[in-house]
Amino acid sequence: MSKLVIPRKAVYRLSLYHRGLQRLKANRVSTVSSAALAKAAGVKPTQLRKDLTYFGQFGTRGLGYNVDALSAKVTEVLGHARLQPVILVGLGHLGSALLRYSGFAKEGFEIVAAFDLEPRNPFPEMEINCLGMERLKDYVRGRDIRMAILAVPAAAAQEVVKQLVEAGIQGVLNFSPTLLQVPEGVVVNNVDLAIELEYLSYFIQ
Amino acid sequence: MSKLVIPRKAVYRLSLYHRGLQRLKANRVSTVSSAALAKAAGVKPTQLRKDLTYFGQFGTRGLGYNVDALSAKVTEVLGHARLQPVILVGLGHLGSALLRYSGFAKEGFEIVAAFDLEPRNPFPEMEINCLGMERLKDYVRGRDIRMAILAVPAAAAQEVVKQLVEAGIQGVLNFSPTLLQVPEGVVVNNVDLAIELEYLSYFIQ
DNA sequence: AATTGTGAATTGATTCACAGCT
DNA sequence: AGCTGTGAATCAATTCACAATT
Repeated sequence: MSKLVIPRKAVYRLSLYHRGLQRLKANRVSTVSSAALAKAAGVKPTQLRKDLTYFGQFGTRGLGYNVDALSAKVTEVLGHARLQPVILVGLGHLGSALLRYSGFAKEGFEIVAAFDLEPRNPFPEMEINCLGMERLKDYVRGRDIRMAILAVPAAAAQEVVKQLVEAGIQGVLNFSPTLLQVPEGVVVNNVDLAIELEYLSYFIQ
Repeated sequence: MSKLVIPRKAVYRLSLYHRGLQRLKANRVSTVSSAALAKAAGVKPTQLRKDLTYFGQFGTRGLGYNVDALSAKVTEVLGHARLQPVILVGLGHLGSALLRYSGFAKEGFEIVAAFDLEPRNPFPEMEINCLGMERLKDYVRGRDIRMAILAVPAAAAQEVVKQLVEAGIQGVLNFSPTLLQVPEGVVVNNVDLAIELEYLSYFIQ
């Protein structure tokens, strides 16, 4: 099966549609128009329809889309029918907050363990595995974990990502304001909070 | 003075260049080439040069850019020569973490107060003003604060943003997974953590 | 009548290729 | 010789306009 080419930005929006579809499913809505779903995602109807054409045709003209069918297809395209395990590295303020953030679970991700140099479990009520960095490699290798959330200080980020890659991690969601060097085949997605704030500030002058 | 048109994405990168320039300044580097600065920001040299042309010419051919001069200009274009005051709304896990996140300060933003329904100060050591929502309007109006970081539960986000707008806030950095309705002239920048993770996961199949 | 699907047109962003300075 | 500045070319994403289908 050859991977279809879906524009990067369309992939991003697919996640938004996915979220909208889940909500519709929960509310037992069986059919939705491109106009309605697009509105929920904050995009134009034509854009949604165009986005869907990158991997097929799912609607009924005059009627709209079957929520269950479209939802299943989007889930498949996004490639996480199953719950995806993720590890978190760095248990400072931000890392701790991310660990307790329920939004990841809602989208089908589970933080299965957290790592830090000083791995005391800050939330005994949470039954999360808080481990030392020295156990990272074994843990990741043994469980075929592919994704990591990185929330360590900027100065440590490059060294830690090296360890992650050696352990077999293929995707890193990086919260440290650092440009990470990674080998071919490893994907990094940066979330740079200060830059987002600066970007915002530009548009309110 | 008419505002120049700078492509959205170029503005985002400008913040990255700004960060790189600050570091160079701190290290007493007086001159930098587009190649070096672009590398630090993770972009191509031509892209950096093109980005700069949107608001002028600052380099010396054969030599490079004067760090101080370019830094001053980028600061001016980004529009925050002064420290920008920001308020934070929502003191749950994520909000608390953001409050203590030092990265904002490094880029010239100061969180001057935090608001919540139950405003006990979670960090007495921090000398931050933690106030009840009922005091939001007076606080913001009295100090000409324009930006807010929103980290409240999704269910509350729309109601809270309404209050922010009434108080005079013009820019919102929104961490709740919600599409906010705001009037013309108010800018929202969404940071959707779960979607970022999902986006990442797509590229590691 | 309503709504999808999609080529064509448009808009936006990036990269190239090289002229122009120091 | 080295590096910037930029028009032209390319590539990517969005929107339009409307035919096709139920």
